[in-house]
Amino acid sequence: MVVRTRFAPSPTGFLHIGGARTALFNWLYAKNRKGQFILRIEDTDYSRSNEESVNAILDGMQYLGLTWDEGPFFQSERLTIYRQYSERLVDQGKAYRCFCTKEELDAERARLLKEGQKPMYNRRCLHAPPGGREEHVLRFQCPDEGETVVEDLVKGTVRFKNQELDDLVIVRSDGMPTYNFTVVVDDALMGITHVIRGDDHLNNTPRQIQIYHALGFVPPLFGHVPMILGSDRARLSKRHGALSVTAYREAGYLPEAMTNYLVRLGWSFGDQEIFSVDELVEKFSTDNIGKSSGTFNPEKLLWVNHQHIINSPPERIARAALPFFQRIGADPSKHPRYEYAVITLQERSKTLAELAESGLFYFTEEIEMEEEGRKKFLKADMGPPLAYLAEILEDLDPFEEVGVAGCFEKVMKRFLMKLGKIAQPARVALTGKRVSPGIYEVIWVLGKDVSVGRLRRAVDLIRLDSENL
RNA sequence: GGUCCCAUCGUCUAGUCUGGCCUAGGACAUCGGCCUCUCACGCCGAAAACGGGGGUUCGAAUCCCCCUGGGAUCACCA
Repeated sequence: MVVRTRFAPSPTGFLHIGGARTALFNWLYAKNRKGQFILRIEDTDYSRSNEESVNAILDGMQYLGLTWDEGPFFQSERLTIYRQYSERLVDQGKAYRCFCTKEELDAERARLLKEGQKPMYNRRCLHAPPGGREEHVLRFQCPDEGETVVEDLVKGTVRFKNQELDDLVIVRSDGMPTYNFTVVVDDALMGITHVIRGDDHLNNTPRQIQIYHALGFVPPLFGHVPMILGSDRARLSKRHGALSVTAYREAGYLPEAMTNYLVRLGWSFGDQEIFSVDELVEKFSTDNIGKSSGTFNPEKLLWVNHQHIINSPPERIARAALPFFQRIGADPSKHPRYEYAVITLQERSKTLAELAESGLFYFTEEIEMEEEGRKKFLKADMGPPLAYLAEILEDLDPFEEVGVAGCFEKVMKRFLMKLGKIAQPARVALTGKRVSPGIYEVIWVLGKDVSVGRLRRAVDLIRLDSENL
């Protein structure tokens, strides 16, 4: 059997963390089983849907690399199909017109609630519809005996008594079909074999199964994955940090790190924490999806991103980091040793934004000098050693990292200094900061001219300072 | 409130199905230390959990029941 899964968001906002994870699970399952993944936009709620959201969702999926094999399909373009099926249900006596007004329904609901009963539709229009009214909805007539069983891929067997379910609206008074109806028609018609979605849908599943049966369709397999909660155990919201996946792209998170973290939140493979996308595809299964809800932990996501930055080939990181450099006014793309610079930055950068920030000194003409670093390390006695370092670096040929180390040896020997004593001032002179990659590699990446120039500028600075005293 | 789901370190989790190998393992974060030209990486170590109560059993984190707690859902939203 060819597996077909889908992601069916409603376009009422951007692609958020929870939706992305649902999409990811479906995508992984399809890929793992060599099946197809379908994208469908559920935009039957006209008043809440908008095109901007559609684009935002597509954008988020592209960032994560969740490619779809079919679609996107839009429910708003399939209205005649739904009409066909809803009319069939009416003809077969499985759905009926309901003329109750919203006010009547609300009042009835309030009355039942007040009397401590459950608010279910009383089927007035099934038995004795009020005459003289035009406006109506269509209700699906639920069986009121027996039970509907969901054999869930993650939750196991879940039973619902049919008498707990009331007759739900499948077509609104304006003729628009509702979610529980369209989702069934589409999943059936699109040949979806596995529906993996948030467990907030578990309660809808028995009614959907009934609609499948009423329509003569075979229900797919369902897998209801636990939701992601925020740090306060409440449903994830803006308060818990960025929600949109593209916000993480802007912040410098690698898509493979996002997918790694997201899938690992609720799914596990022994003790393994770091997975490539290919590994995920290979190892993913609904068997080891956890049953309990998880809490979104931005700090672990940051660590996962860090791991992926460290483990990626430098050329990949170099390419991914380029926009982040450009954003802060540098263009390292033409720099002969850009990739080598990236290597020196990888293990100390948790995000691409951070990487660009801390590597900016490699690619700017003028470096900004940290006041504290200058005060602490560029003192009068450092003038001669730095001047000497500049001098021997200038004579170094070939200009290679080992040779650079040798130059430091010479300075240490001549001035009887430990490496720490000379390295820190050199670091400030060359990078403007007290924190940087290893000093030899910094010098090598910077090249002879820039290194010597910056060292001499620092020497001048020191002289100026001492003259002013 | 009804219905449904869930319950192992602060967090993500392994172990639960197929009881004994669990004095409960890993990871993030935290705290100590090592390495060291700074920062990081890396390494070593510490602290940290089976929600409670009953059963079943020679033996329960694991099976059963109750309680408690958390979550979801009860729309002419999806």
